[in-house]
Amino acid sequence: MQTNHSISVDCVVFGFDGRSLKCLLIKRNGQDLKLPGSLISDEEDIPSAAYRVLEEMTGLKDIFLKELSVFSDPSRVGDKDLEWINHFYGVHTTRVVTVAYYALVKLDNKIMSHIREKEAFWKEVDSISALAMDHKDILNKALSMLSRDMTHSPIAFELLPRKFTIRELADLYKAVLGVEIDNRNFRKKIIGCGYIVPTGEKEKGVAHKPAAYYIFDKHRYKREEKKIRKLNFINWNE
Amino acid sequence: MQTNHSISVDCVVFGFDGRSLKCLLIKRNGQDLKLPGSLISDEEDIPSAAYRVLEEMTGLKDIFLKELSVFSDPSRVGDKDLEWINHFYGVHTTRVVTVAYYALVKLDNKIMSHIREKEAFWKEVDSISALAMDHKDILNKALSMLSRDMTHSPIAFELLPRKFTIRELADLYKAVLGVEIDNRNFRKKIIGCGYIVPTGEKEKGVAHKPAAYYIFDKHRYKREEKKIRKLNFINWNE
DNA sequence: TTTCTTAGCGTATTTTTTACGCTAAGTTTG
DNA sequence: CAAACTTAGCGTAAAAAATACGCTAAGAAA
Repeated sequence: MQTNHSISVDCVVFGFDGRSLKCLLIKRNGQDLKLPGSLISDEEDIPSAAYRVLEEMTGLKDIFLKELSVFSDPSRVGDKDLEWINHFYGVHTTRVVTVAYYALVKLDNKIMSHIREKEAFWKEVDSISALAMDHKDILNKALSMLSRDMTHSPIAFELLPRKFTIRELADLYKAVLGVEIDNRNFRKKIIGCGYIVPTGEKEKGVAHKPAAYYIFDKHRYKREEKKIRKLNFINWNE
Repeated sequence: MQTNHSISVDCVVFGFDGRSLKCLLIKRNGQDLKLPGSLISDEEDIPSAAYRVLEEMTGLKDIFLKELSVFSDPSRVGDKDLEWINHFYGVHTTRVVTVAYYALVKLDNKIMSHIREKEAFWKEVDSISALAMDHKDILNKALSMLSRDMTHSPIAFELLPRKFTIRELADLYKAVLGVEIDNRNFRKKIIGCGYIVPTGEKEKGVAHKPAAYYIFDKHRYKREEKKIRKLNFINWNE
């Protein structure tokens, strides 16, 4: 029953630069691309291991993190990768089961410079063709889960700066979901929800009418959430 | 880094008897109540282990199964439980990380008699107060995930007989989501969706006007699903 | 000064949801 | 055997939400 196996975490870290969705990758041995991850250690639960990896990579502690699923195909880690893991961590493992997470971060200067110090970099999601082990599968699953979650809960704001314009929000949805958005109706929906509030500030130095900055008011959202008990609750096409 | 740990699966198996939501439990040592589960074995991936447990418990191979999440608190299994596990499986584990799943089954005669042969039984979900280890947490998470999933995808039919009445479907939603349902509007919604089709048969021996039986047409659902690309895609209150 | 781009308001139409009246078809009760 | 009771199932009107799209405004660039 008992194998000489290990448990690891792998994190799909998403970022948005205003144009396209990015994913944080690591170059191992200056060659293979992989997701940031780590074996878990004794006395550490798995979410903690994921936060540890994220803090190491980004310098940030307070990051949106959600479990994707477990990847456990006995052959998911090939002999070569296994060798690397055993060498790198100083273990004697024959099988690694990984718990995959996805994380959302705001691409500010702090994180950009922190990442440069690691062997990590941002890569446009659409341009990622192959990754080590089953990390491409993990990325794909993360992408579909992100799309789903962004339509059902207000997590888009985890990818945007604290102050954002409605256009930036729409661009994010267009990039992630690949949908067309009518500027005017989208605006109505956003303003109407009651918890995305204007800061009073405006864009500067743009080659068009400057847009107003908004922030997502978490507390108001919680309040609204409680109020709304949608009766027409069933929607099987989402 | 490397612990003498094991990986297990635990399954929250839900059933619906027309009145309330039930969960399959096992009496261990004729005392403690726990969820059905097992350590995973070599060469077995984790979903396969879950299906193995389910087949053993229910005799069924084709069961709706979905991963919930991983439970990995280093102290989630107490000393006594650990002792039991080591004895039962003949291992020497110091830590068990479990991958939890929830499963949906139709409560027909076949499954009812199969379960009687095991040390298992159905218990009304609302009446379950305490379970071994962190199994109550797992059950709670399964319940909230079930509610979520039942509103977003047509999985209710996994809990109902192949032929069901619209009232039975509504009763299931009332039991799981705890909502009030207007019979007439619910009916309109169900009929209108296009993939819940009447069989032509009717209820017999009920003390009121007999209702028509319907079946869920999976193929039509898939077709509809493709057609519908909801533009008003954002709904953060679900 | 004209052109270009996006911001942002408004309005009319269509679709969806909700509320609720009413008849139908059976069983149970007196 | 009729009256009472229960759920089935159709319909209609009002309210709310989503959609389509016209139009002006504010700035930079040409």
